Amino acid sequence: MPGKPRPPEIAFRKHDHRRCQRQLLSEATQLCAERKLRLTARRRQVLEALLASHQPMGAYDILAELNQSAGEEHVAPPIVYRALEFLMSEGLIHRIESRNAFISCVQPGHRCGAQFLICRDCEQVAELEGNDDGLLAEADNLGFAVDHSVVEITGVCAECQKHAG
Amino acid sequence: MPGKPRPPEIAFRKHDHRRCQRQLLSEATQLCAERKLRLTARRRQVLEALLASHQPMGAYDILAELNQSAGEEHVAPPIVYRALEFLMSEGLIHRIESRNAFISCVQPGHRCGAQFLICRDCEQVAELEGNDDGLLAEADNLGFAVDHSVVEITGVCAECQKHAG
DNA sequence: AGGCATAGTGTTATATTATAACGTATCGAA
DNA sequence: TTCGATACGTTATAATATAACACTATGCCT
Repeated sequence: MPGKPRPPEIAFRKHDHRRCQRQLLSEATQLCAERKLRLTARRRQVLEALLASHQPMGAYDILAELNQSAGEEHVAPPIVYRALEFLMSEGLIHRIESRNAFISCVQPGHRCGAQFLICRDCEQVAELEGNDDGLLAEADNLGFAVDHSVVEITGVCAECQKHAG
Repeated sequence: MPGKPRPPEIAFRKHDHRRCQRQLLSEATQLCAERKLRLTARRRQVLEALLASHQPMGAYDILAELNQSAGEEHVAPPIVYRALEFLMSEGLIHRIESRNAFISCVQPGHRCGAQFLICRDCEQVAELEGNDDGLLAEADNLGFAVDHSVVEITGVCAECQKHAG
């Protein structure tokens, strides 16, 4: 149903974040169990870093967090990138291409692409639910077999427009 | 008119490329004149590099081309990035975020975002005309003031599906 | 024309993001 | 318990992008 309005997810909405975080982590755990995949300590660490905010984080931000909480141990980039790759392949996180950043997914497990509204004032990112049906249908009409879609809309969110006057 | 089908542009179509190239360059020249902007030698060089193919090129690919054709002179990255920035701000080229690459625009001057179909087999990129109206309307409904939209759909084009199947 | 402000260019250095390559450890199945 | 596959750790380096500052060309005003 292409025309049906969908609610923006999470970031531009108030919610019980602690609870939300636990919820998503447990969904991820369950999903990996179902798929017979290993949500190892490393992968969980990286996912948790992303869940802690609903905001996008650069790979090196995540790296820094791991190294913070890690005491002596030194974590190097490939470790983070590998975990990110796994989490993306399972639809637990997304990459925000226009920011070179990563963000936890609000509908874990749907491996299809997502759509994002990115506020350039407050830097918050909202993930919209569902697909961009119109466009996907169009690609289909052209005989193009869609793999993955990236939709990132930058602008100013309602809240920041108010504050800006 | 959201539902109206639009033709894919250029890359997946046969066309007289030499002519197309001249045409786009002349449109760019005219557009800069109208806007009282300077399409300097450097900027033109970079635009020409992108027009020479309708394919995406990395900034360093362009840099390499300039250095090829430049004889002794050594061109450094900032020169290319500055020209790219100018060309993007005037809607003469686009950035393909998911590839860290740049591509000439087929509708020069429209500073709104474009949509791309990217074939992962043949690496060709087709720019669709018009806007992704449905999605932009949706953002608007949410009170989000859109600046710029990035739409990049990866998959396999009709041609490559034939050859593979 | 001369002088000035601005925009554009050139150059060096460096930041940021991402991956290659290779060895070691761990896990789960036979 | 051994084997194959998957994940991890480490070092080095590739690829992409920008900061900072000096110099040059251009357009504009008088």
